[in-house]
Amino acid sequence: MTDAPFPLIVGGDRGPQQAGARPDEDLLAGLNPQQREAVTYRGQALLIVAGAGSGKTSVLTRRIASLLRGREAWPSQILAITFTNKAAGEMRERVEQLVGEAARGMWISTFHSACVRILRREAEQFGFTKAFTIYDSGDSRALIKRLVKEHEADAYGLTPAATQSRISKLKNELSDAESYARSANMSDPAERVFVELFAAYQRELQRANAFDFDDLIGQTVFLFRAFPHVADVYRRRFRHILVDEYQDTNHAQYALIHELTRPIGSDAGPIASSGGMMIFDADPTDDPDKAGASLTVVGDSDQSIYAFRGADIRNISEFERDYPGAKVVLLEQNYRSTQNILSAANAVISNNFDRKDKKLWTDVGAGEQIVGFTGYSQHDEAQFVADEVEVLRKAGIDYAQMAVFYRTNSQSRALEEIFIRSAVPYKIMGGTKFYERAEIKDALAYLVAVSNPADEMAMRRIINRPRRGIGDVTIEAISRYAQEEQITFRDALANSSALSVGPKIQAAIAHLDAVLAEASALMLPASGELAPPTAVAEGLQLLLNKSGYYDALRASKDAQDEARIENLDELVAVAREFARNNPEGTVIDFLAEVALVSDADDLEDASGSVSLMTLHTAKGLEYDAVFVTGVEEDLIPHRISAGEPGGPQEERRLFYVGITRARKRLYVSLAMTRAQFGEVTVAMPSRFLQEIPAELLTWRQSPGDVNSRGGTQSRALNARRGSGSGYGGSGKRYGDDLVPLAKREPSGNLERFANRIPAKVRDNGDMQLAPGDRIRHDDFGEGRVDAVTGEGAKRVAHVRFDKVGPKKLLIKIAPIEKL
DNA sequence: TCCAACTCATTTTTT
DNA sequence: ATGAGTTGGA
Repeated sequence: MTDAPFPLIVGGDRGPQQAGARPDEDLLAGLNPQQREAVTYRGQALLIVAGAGSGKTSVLTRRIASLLRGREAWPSQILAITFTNKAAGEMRERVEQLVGEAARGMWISTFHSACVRILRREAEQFGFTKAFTIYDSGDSRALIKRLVKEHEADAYGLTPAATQSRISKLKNELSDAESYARSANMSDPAERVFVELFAAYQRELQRANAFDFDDLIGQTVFLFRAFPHVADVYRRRFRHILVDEYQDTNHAQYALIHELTRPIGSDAGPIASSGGMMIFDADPTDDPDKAGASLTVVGDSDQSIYAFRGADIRNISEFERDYPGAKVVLLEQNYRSTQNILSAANAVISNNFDRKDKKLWTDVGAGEQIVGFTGYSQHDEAQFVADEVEVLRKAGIDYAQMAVFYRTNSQSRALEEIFIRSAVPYKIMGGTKFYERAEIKDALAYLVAVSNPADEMAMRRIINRPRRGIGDVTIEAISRYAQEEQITFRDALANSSALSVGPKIQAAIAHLDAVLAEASALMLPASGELAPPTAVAEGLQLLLNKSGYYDALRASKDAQDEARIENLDELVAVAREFARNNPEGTVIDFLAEVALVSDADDLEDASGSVSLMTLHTAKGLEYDAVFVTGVEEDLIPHRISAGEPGGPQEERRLFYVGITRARKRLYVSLAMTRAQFGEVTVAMPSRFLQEIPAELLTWRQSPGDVNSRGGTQSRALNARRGSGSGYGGSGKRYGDDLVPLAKREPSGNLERFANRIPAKVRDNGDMQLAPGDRIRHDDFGEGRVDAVTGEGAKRVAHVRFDKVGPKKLLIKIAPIEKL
């Protein structure tokens, strides 16, 4: 298409091929017959129904490699779509391993990234510029919030959150305000206001030269439909389209794929052929040169967990209807988990009635029992997880091979607290996003202000950050002036003297204008000239310095502001890193990457730590040992799901996804009480627990144990006593460093136990410990320091306690004293 | 315009 | 419990 011509030779630098042998023989090595079929089948449409752990990534990457090696496709003719950037990165890496350099020209990306690339090229076709901004959900919420206020829509029960989610749902169905209005009941004033909001929101986006996440897909579809000749460019280019996690595509994504796989020229009208002559084609499907791209989709309806955001399971269940003559390949053999884990997963998922029966199986044997545990509180539960992690570690499983899953992000807090205390290295995947921090958003808004001056939201965000004495009154004055003069908010700043504001504020505005202009000159050189790779990082620093942003933070006495400076430094480092990876990347590219890449995506970082994440984030990953925590009613299934059609079933699939991530060991745990909104509520075991066949599950401490024997006593008094009833009969499983809890919490009661984690963490300051020192620990008694590792606040003492054996303690906060 | 004290809602999942 | 948002006084 518009970029470099296709290379003439594919993978020219790969080793010589053996004559006679299938060029892809090595690609088929070790595959079962179904997998082979999935790699080698050639046709218009292929659906690979891939159960969890059935080697689908392997199949997909080999299929791509085989297309390339057989010279059936140039790399640039391949478009592979994944759901996350992480998955895209992994796939690229694995294809690279198979075909080397040839992997370069391929598009392996998420739906959103692919659409950004297309929109960048075509934005001018329909009233946007190349420099468009991408609004993440926070940005669009902020915009909607302003509009809700302006339209006084809360009077009609239209909160920003509700409005945002409705608009998003509609966009995923490819509706716009107009088409929605046609079907809506417009005699309802609330509906009228909503339509008005929707239209206003869209107008504002256009005016700001911005797309929200949903628009990236939806507007690309719109573009293809409105400009068939543009669509044809991409149809001609992408001859092989592969889509992973097809069960999680929504209607807009489905439509996008559909548009891309249509026959070339199928929208009629004149089309410029590659030879430059005009072609009118009535029925292009007969012409093999015009055939639509071949489509491969991979999915598993049992792992559909995004219906809540518009994923339509029918996209996969009706694939054969959509693509007549499609080939379907089933992959049921599982190469990941033990049979016990798979049997549990099969049993659970079989409770979903409207599914095609599918049973995962393996030939690696039964494996370990699944372990269950019931804690008194979420902290108790977390302690169990932390202890067990250490046991597994001693048994030779690397931290990086263990993961803890939970339903909601808020559950991570208790786990974190205990992990810190127990000195278990962990990494939270996803969670509170780096890029959602206020200071990061501010910094990015500065960059947006430079790269996309039409984006008034960004301007409004930074205009008084740091404080310049510019409040609502002044902002409105600027806005009015801009409107009168028919210029952008950004350009209005250049004429601060024309605004009727005080001299001090005038000066502040003029200064901001000058800083933005300077950064602009640095990052966006005028005439086609390329900015140096360092421009983004330098421009960012310039903005932060000269705007006074850094100074304001440094002058502050708020301790948090110190951390903010560090975060900004890290953002600058990210910009440098970006320049290294994308020497020609502009500030616009940088912003797009930042908007689309969540920090859950930097996968390699998890080395050496236990991974903590939500069940949703866990999809597509696998670990030797998996802890599914908080398996309680109202959590999984989540209470909100009860009201939604298909909700409980989706929750079950989510649980299923969690279970099937485990290779060797699976733990399910819950707590009897859980603190929520600062209140302690009693939790009930999840219905899904009963769906796991009893013979597969060993309770270390069952919900019954906790209820009938627990009373007001804590686990400390009656559990882990080794031979106690209902307790698997062995304290040994906890390893030699098992802490006899009776000693640890002599006067423990439930209240104390539940709140064992003090609100304020104690601080030993910089207590110096050296090997040989003797210490006393509040819970563990006396012991001797073997070694000290780590630095600063993270120094860890390895202590051999007289009574309870070796333990690792975080020196800064452990309840210890030097003797 | 800024800041402190106060109220209130938040907790489903993500590009 | 916590954070965001609002209100009223300086």
